[in-house]
Amino acid sequence: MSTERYNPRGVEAKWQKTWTDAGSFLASNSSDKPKYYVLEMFPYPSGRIHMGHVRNYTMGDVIARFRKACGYNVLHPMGWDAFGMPAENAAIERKVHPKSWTYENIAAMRDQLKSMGLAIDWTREFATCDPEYYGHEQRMFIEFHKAGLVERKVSMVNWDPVDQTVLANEQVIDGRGWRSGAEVEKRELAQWFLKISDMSEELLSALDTLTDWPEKVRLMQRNWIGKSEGLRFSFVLEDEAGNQLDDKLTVYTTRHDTIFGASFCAISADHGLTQKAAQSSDAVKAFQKECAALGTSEEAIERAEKKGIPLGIYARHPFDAERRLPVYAANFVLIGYGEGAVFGCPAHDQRDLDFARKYGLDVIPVVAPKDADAATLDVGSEALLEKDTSTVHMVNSGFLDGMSVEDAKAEVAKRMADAGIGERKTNYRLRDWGVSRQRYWGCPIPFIHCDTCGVVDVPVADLPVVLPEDINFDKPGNPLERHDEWKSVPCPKCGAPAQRETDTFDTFIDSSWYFARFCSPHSDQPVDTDAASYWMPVDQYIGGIEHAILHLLYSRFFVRAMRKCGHLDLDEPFKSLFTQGMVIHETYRSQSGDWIVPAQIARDVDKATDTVSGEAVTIGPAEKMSKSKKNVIDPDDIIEQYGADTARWFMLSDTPPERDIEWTEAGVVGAWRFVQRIWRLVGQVADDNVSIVTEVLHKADADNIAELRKSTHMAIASVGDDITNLRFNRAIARVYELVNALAASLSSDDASDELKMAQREAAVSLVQLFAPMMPHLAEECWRALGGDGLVCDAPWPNHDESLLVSDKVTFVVQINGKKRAELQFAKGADREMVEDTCLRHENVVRSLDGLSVRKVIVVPDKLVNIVAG
RNA sequence: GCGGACGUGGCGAAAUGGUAGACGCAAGGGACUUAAAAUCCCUCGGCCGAAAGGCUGUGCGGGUUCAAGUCCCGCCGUCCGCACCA
Repeated sequence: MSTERYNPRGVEAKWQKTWTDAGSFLASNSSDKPKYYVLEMFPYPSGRIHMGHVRNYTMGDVIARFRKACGYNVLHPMGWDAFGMPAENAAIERKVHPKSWTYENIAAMRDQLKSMGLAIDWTREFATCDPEYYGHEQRMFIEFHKAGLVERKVSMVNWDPVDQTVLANEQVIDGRGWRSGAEVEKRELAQWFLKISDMSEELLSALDTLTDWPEKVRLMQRNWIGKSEGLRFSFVLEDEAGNQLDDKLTVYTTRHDTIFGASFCAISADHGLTQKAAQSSDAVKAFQKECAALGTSEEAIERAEKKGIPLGIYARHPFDAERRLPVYAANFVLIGYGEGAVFGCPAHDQRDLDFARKYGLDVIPVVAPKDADAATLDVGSEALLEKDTSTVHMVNSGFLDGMSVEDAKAEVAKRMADAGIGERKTNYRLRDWGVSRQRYWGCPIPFIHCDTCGVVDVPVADLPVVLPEDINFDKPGNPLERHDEWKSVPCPKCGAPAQRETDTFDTFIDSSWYFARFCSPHSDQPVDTDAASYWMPVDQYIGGIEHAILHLLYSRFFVRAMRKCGHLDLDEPFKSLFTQGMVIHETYRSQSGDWIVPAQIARDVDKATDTVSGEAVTIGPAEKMSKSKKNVIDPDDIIEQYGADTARWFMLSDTPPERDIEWTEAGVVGAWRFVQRIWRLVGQVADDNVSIVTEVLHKADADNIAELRKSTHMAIASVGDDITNLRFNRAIARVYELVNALAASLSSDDASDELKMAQREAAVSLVQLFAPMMPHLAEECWRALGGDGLVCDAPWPNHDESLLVSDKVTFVVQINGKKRAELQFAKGADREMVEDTCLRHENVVRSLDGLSVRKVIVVPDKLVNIVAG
């Protein structure tokens, strides 16, 4: 074997082909081995992979290769989240068809991913825009509809009048469309909804079973579902003159204990009673308009002043005939939550207090510290919010006086229930999932609108409803709506001329079940139930935190819906979830303030220069790689220059996987040097021919061998453990240690054959340990060392526990907790002897001068602490 | 405002309550070389000391413990999520 530098070019492609030809990573749907399903969130085919992909897929790949070595039947698939707006934008801007744009991007990105050397079963690949895939999606949606999980209802949407489309809330910036800049209108549209809110409780409570998810993500989902337990009750209304009205006002509250502190009622500007009042009041009408303008804007405006307008009606206090509460339409009451109406208790709610101060309404404290005098309580500009309810009780509250908050709630709930005006009610913030999009590049919603039969689902035999390809984007809006030939179909029920639904699905639907499809990607059913019950759930799911709520929640809902329709027998899709950090990079700006790409920068220790202009540039902090700041490194360039192994190694080194990793040139070069170092060491070992003759070992060799074996087996023990727990940075540190140990061992001259054998064993283990991270280099080394077959097929090495323990242990000797000496003893040494020896150690004697020993703590085989004073 | 996470050398970071800084990067010194690259060796939290060794040190202030980066209480700071949810 030559001692040339390792050149990944050619070598990496060679091994990739070898793996493909050997079918090394094909997953079998039946096996005696235990199964392991590792999945990284599949990419959107934007055209090129970015460093975030490299990090994500490297992590998954390490797990896949490691689990395979550990004897698992591993499923590690790849696909494409291929529907979505960018394809349409490309069509509009560059006159390319969304379909060809998407599939060309997929082809390019597939090549890029393959150049990373990923252990993926490519035979399972699919794109969500494949009619075969989305046809199953259509079929399931029809089934969901029949199972009562789907609803068509009219709802308010953000409508962009220029682009002729619905916008998500995130796409509305300061009341304007993010793309067109046009003022967004509120519009009522009939849309399809998945009734995810029906599953609020289950989706919430099952979070407790997801113990292998980050607590942060579970918390975010909990907050998103937003359970609150309270009371819903109705007020009797009257007019100015005290005449009882027909209407009642129903409100929702979690603080019914404070009912005696109520001084007004506030209802949403969109509430039915506001609408009614608006019919006879221009002022109310104007107020409604004002609120509508605020509705979609930024948080700054949303935090605007509390405002309201009296409606001239009054709510009778349920427990005090003497009191009536003025009813206001108010800008801070949401129509979409609870009843869209509340009673205001200014003393104990900051919003209500702001409102009351503005309009001169009563502020009545009703919850007070037990030792306070109720008569002298005064509320300033801050509402009283007691966190510790054990120190307070009810005051100014009639029959509730003196009760605890909890007892008061119970009493109020009971009295209201008895009076038939209220009941306990649990509310959730989680809304139903609106899935209609007025878009072309998405899965057509499989329904037909017939004038006589209404909404009719497309017969299963006619699925998939395939997107027509002869469309154009000359005009704004959804091209499907203008495609009369495609739109016009006979009604499946009555045969009369009818129209297809032209909306397509939210792309979050596509990604809500792809993981199940991977189990049987060619099945004529959405999923093959046997295959799915074999592989699911995903054992390890890896992706960005940005999907903590929507994608993961929708997927959790979807598997439940699929279970209801008999496709899956599964509670949760993802057993263990890992959210990886971002890849960040410094930013560079020229003197004139323009962003400059890193490729164009010469970086010194403390300064950076633009290699094109020769100017010094300003170095900005490391931020997420983004096109706008141009701080992007192209994975292709890195792989071309250093090879995939170097890029992979860098991605895993140093920084824990959940944190943001800073990409630096120095770091990549360091990884590159390490690749070369391994290659040199392995070359050295491979070149050392071991003769058959056995020599007598000299002492130095014996120690060397013992040291090396210990290092090897310690590395084997910890690397596997670290990878299992996704502590890649620690696994890598352990590999470094082993390399250092091997290098130290190789530096001795005239090694005996035994030593050479030990070095060879160490090198072989080393190669196996880093093989999941740097698979190409590992194969090349494996072959150089004469290993059997492919290292990717080799079983993970076992460590020999007996080599890890030595018969001597080093004790730390402390005096009052401060280290004073180190002493070696035989393992399991007698306590008294240890204590005695320590007390006679010269450092200890010196430090104890003038002190008397009070106590000696001995931690066996570890530490002695002498307490003296 | 509510909720959560985090705070350790010049930097990325390690550390089942038991030797703080493993491992890597950067830096400095040296060897090899005509030279450079590559490689190898040494130093590397701060202060004192020739050394042995000592003092000090994990955001700040307290506490528990024989022993605290780690556990508890209170601050300060940074980051993230939600944000009029009644």
